[in-house]
Amino acid sequence: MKYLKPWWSDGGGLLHLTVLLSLAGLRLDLDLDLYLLLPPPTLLWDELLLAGGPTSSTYALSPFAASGGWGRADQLHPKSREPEPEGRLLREVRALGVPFIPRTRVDAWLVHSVAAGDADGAHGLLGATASAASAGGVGAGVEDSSQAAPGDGDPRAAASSPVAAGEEERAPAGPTAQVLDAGGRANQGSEVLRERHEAVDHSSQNEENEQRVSSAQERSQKNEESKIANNPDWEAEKPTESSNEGALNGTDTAFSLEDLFQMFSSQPENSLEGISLEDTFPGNINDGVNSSIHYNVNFSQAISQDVNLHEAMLRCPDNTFRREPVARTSQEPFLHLHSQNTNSEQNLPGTNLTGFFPLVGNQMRNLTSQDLLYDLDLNIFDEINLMSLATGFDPMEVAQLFEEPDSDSGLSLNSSHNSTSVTKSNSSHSVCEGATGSNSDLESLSHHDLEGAVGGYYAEPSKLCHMDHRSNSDFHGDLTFQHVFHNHTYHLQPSAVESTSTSFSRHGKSQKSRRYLNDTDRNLSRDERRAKALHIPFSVDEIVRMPVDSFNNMLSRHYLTDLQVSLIRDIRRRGKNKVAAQNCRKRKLDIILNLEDDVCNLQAKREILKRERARHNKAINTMKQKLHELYHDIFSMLRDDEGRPVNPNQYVLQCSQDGSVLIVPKELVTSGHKKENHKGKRK
DNA sequence: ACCGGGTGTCATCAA
DNA sequence: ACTTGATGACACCCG
Repeated sequence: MKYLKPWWSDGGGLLHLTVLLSLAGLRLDLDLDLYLLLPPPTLLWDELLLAGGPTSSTYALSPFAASGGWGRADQLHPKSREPEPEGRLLREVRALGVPFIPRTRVDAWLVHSVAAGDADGAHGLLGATASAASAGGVGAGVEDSSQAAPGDGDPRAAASSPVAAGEEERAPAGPTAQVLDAGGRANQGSEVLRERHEAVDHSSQNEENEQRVSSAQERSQKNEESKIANNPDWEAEKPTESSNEGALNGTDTAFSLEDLFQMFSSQPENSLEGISLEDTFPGNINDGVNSSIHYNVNFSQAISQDVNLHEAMLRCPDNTFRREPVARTSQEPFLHLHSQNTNSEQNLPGTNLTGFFPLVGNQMRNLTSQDLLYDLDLNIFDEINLMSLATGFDPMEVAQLFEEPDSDSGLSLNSSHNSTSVTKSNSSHSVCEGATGSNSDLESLSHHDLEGAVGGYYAEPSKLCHMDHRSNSDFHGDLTFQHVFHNHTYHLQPSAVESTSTSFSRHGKSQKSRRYLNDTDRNLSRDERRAKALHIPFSVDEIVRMPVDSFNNMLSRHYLTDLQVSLIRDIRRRGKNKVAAQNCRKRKLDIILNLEDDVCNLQAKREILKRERARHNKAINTMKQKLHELYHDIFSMLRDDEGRPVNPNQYVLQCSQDGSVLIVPKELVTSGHKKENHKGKRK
């Protein structure tokens, strides 16, 4: 077993840098990368994973510390570390042709340390390592999380939010479990490592990426069949994915660590803050983006990975966020990161630096977890974490987006539950956006920062869409994919925008929050912004309109966190319900209108009938009058046997069935009527 | 400040 | 058992 020895022991330069970062919070992105200026690391960081990992209930690195290697930061002392021969890492990396492995993990540790504000670097590194494995998208180590006991004295345990409180016990165990998982996989032998290296050796053998990745995926998948959801179409689609990723992560984005060392070695350590992108990378970075030279990875990639890992390790293995109070209160580095990213974009017009974030992520994960051998797609975790850190947005803040009480899934804006959490978050965000006092502001913060810090990150959604949309052939057949390349701005179709975003903007609460949103986010609905915050690679419109088969297929086909799946389902449910409500109201309105029309029609008909009845009554009265006159005329002409006129008051005219007319005394008629009525009653 | 309409959302039920 | 649609109820916002 090789013991991981802290690289900061080699002069303590990075430790110093860490302190600087934590105190000043300056230039997080650049500084983090500049650790490479320091003497080279002493151990390939993959060995941490391959070494088997810790098994004790304490933090995973404790066994290492007991063995004289790694330990918790409070157990470490630079003087106790023997410096490794310089260049060992360099040689190993060169031999393996692996870019970025140590870098990302060190960055992750560093970011975490800075963000957490504590000296517990061991946590950070472990978290980063675990996150790297977790970020691989497999999350196979999650099931082991319960076996790892929570760390002792973890300041992050003092979570304030309900979610964090609920997860705080598992939070420290998550990274440990991940490391254990990664270490356990290392038992499968050096082939795994070789596969990993092969799978990510984009820099020298880009043309073989697809085949290697596919083969590695197949081999690894055989080993992980029990852990990985085996999609029948997965392997068949992988080559396509790999091909796609190859375009992203291929030679263009790879550069050797040695090159970086050489680059940074020319920079004095005391001028770290003065290093600019232009200073760091010779030549035009813009050109480097599209070139195949080794220096074509810009700093934003590194930034993204720092962000990525930092956020990734803040996640519990069960894909829930845990709160890291210290991190929440020490986010200035993130703000600087934010500003620097923005500056980077400003300095490099036309170059979407953030658009390349995933590239390094792929490389890193490929090296840090064999799970990634068959998941070269950037994992959504990374995007979430990237967004969170890059924006100075704590994952808990992201989680708080999903704690809004006016949503069944906690996804709503509610200004009532934010008094404490927002205050904490405002400590950093207020710098950028001024004081914010509501949770809705928090949401706006996230998106504002997201837009500001991540900036162009969403401007090139295709680079961020690591999910295999093309594999979702079912949905392709069902829908016209206007957002097939995952426009993370989630602009709905004009009709949809009109029905959702516009209507949503009516809500003043969202209006308040939208005060802090830029033009892009201002037009997004709440679910759209949530989806954006969680980097869900589907538009809300897609999620809602997607047929159920395609929808389920999508969920099973992609590695999505529980949070993402929950959000996607909520979005789908809310979206459908919204449409249903609109239809219902329209239907109700139509019914009301129809009823009003019916009322009008019936009223008109009633008037007609009234007039007709009046006319008929008038005719009846006329007939009665005429009959009465006729009656008296007839009686006036009638005479009895004695020639006297017949009294009409004593006699009546009665028509028999044969047509003859009889003069009948009224007494007989009345008595006959009484008898008939009597018989009728008897019956 | 109040009111009515519009909208989103949730809970619930039924198909 | 799950999905979906329908709908009442509620909250919120806007004019």
